Amino acid sequence: MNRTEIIKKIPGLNLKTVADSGQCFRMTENDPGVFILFSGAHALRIFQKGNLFRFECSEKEFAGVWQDYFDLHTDYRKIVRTVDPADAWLSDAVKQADGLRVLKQDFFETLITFIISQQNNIPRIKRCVGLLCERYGKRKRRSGIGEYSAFPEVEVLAAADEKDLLSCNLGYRARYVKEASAQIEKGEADLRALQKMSDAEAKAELLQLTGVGTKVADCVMLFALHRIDSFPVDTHIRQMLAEHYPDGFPFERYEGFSGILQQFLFYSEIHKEKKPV
DNA sequence: TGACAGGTACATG
DNA sequence: CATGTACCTGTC
Repeated sequence: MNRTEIIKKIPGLNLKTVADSGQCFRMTENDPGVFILFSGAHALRIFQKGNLFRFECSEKEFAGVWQDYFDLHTDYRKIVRTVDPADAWLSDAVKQADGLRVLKQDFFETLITFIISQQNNIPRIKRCVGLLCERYGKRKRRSGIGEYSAFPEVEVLAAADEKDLLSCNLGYRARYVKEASAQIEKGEADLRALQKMSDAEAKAELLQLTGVGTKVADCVMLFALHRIDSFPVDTHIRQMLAEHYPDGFPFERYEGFSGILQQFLFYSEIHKEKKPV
């Protein structure tokens, strides 16, 4: 169980901002600057001090999993520079959410967690997802982290008893979780197939799944398929757009990556109280 | 107490 | 296609 440690200097990554961004539900700061996160069956402990990161994993795992997960190939500073300086609202959001990235998360986990997210708040979503993993996920162990539960397999959730699922406090979403899992198991919205589709085709495919509407589909598109032109509109974003972009958000200016700006805007919305108006 | 939380399914005009 | 309502659960 010898794990190498990877030391990297990464400008433009702030793990705390990522952890508090609401796009992932299994990433926590255990001690100051020390983060533990899970994605699918993977687990990782990372240390951050300024621009310096220590990933507790092998070179192979870093290259095979986490480099993509954190989207380290994309230069976010370049995206930030495209922001219209005259757009004070967006400029401020981008400044406030400095170090935020759009993760490339596990497809099935993203689908299920965002089905759970509907009409729900972040602390409760995290609790539900945690319960789901404990109840249905494989037990695993990793040095530095200890025992943990992987995200449940498709077949397990598809076969789960709906009453059992309810014990994870899913409420009416339990049925959605089970049915969507069963659909995935049958080969609907197959990941490999989705990856070959256009944005519109992939989204249409996702919308076939029970419990998946426009908003959840856009989240899966953005956070799992990395279709960064997907711009999920939830109640926060809707209100923000109405208030600050009464004539419409300038999607044309940010075509091809507007979803990344959505994340900055969303972050600034859910951390509003700390933000000067 | 009732509205609301990162919506969606389902039923109507 | 636009609008309306019920829905688990927890919190303020």
